[in-house]
Amino acid sequence: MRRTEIKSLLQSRDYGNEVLVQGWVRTKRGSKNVSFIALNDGSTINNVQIVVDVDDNSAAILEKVNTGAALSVVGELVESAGSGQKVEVHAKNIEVLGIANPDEYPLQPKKHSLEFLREKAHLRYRTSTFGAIARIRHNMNFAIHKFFHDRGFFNIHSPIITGSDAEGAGEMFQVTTLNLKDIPKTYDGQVDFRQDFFGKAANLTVSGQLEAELAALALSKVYTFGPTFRAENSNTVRHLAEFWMIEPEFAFGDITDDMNLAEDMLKYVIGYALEYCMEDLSFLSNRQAEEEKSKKTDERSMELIEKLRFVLDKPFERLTYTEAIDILMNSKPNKKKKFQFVIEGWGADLQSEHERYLVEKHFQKPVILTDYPSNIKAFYMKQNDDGKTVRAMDILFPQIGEIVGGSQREENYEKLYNRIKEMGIPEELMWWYLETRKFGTVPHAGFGLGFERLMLFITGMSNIRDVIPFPRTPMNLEF
RNA sequence: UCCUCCUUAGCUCAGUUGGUUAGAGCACCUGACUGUUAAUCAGGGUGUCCUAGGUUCAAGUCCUAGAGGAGGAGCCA
Repeated sequence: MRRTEIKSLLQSRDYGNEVLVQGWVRTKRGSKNVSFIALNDGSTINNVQIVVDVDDNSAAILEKVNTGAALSVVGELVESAGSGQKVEVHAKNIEVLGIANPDEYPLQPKKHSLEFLREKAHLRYRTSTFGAIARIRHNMNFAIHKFFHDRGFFNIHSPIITGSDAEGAGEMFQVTTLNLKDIPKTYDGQVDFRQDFFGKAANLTVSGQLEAELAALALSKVYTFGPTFRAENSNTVRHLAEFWMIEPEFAFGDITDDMNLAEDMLKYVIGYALEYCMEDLSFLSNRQAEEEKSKKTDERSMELIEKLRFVLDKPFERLTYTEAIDILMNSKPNKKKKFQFVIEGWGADLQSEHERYLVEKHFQKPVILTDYPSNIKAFYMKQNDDGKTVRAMDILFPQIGEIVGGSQREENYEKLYNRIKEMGIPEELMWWYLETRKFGTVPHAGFGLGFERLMLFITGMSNIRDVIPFPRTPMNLEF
C-alpha cells in the first residue's frame, strides 16, 4: 500500500478509503476509550489526527506512542467528528517504526526557546517553526532560480576554492593539504605554498562576482547562487561564516538597470512566498505576534504578512548617498547628538543606526542608496565623472539593514588598472580580470543578495542562525 | 574583537534587604473521564541553583576568575 502524504490527505474528501500515513507524533491525548494522535510528516505544517479506539491490543501500542515517535498507520479516512479539522484517520493498525523515549526526547508539545533549539539543531527540523522555515527556504530558493530563468539569465557555478585573495570582500578561510604539524618553509621563512595541493595559496571564496563578470561578458546575463565564506569574527544576528549568496551579473546595462533588476527580484520572491507559502507564513506571523506581546507597543514590528504586502506595493525609495547625508545632517537625532556616531559631513561611512533611521523612520520603506564615495567602496565599481563617487547601490531593508550590495562595474581598462594600483592589490593576481577590459569590454553591472538575510525578512525571524539549518559562526561547528 | 546582560527541575521561568525544608506551569509517573484540539481533573518533585575559589555564623542571592549562551557595536550579504 502506498503512503499518502499528509498534505494531500488533508485535502482529500474520499471518505471511506483505506489509507497509509507515516510520520512523527507531535502530541497524543485522549480518554479511557479513545486516543488522538497528531501526526506530522513535514509535507505541510498541519498535522493529521489519528483516532484510535482503546482496547487491550491498541493500549499496548499506545504506550509506545510518545511525542517524537515515528508511526506507520493504516486506517480509514473519515470526516472528523471533532471541530478542529475536516478529516481524520480512524486507525485500524498502528506500527511504531521508531520509538522516542519521553524521558530522553527533548522536544515537547510546547514552545521551546530558539536558543534551546539551536543546541538541538539535529532535531529542530521537527518543530513547526523550523519545518515552516525549511519549506519557505526551499520555495525561495526555487523562486530565485525561476525569476532568473524566466528572464533569460543562466546559472553559473562559480568556484568555491579560489586562488585569488583579491576578491576584496573580507577575511578568507585557508584551504590546504599541508601538514600543519610540519609546514614547509622557503629560504626566507615563509610558508612554501609551492608544495601545497594547488602549488599556491588557496582559500574559500568570499564572492562569485569576479567569475560571474567573466561569464556575463560572454553570455550577457548570468547569476550565481552558491555558498560563500567569510572568516570574519562577526558575532551578530545577521552574519554567518558560511552563507548563500545570489549574484546576478549582466552586460549592456547600467546602475539603473541594476536597481530595477534587484527591486523586481525582491518583489517577485516576496510575491512568490505570499502565493505558495501562506500556511507557513501564517504560522510564523502568529509566532512573531506571540513573541512581541512582551514588547512595548511602539517597539513591535508590523504583522508579517502585512509587512510583506507593504513592501510589495510600494516602489523602493531611491536616492544618492549625498542626498542621504543631507537628510541625516538635518535629522533630529543628529542635531540632538542622539546618534552614537554623529554625521559631521560628506564622506562619512554610514553606520547601522543611520541606515535604520532612513529606512524605519524617515522613509518607512526599503531604500536604495547610490553613488557612494569611492574611498569607502570596492575597487571594481564604476567611477563617476565627479572623480569622488562610484556607481554603487545598496538596498536597505527595515531591521535587516543591507540586504543587497551592488554596482555598475568599471569597464574602462585604464581606470580599473589605476584603481587596483591605488588600492595596493597585487596586479599579477588580477591579470585575467583585467583582460576582460582589454578585449571587448562593455558596460555591465550586478549585485549580491544575501539569501539568509532575505530569509530573515520573509520569515520575520530575528536571528540569522535560525533561517539556515546548520549555522556556522565563530566557535560553533557542532552539527 | 569591544561593550552589556544571562546561566535555578527534562523545558519555560519565579526566588524579596544574604536566613532555616528550593518554587510554579508544562513534560513525566499513577488514577479519573464516551471525541480530544498544546484536552481536562486529582495526586506524585524528579535539583551538581554553570564551574572553581573567596567573604560570612549563614550564599541560589555578595565578590573574583573561568566556561557556555544571548543582545548591541564593528566588518558585511
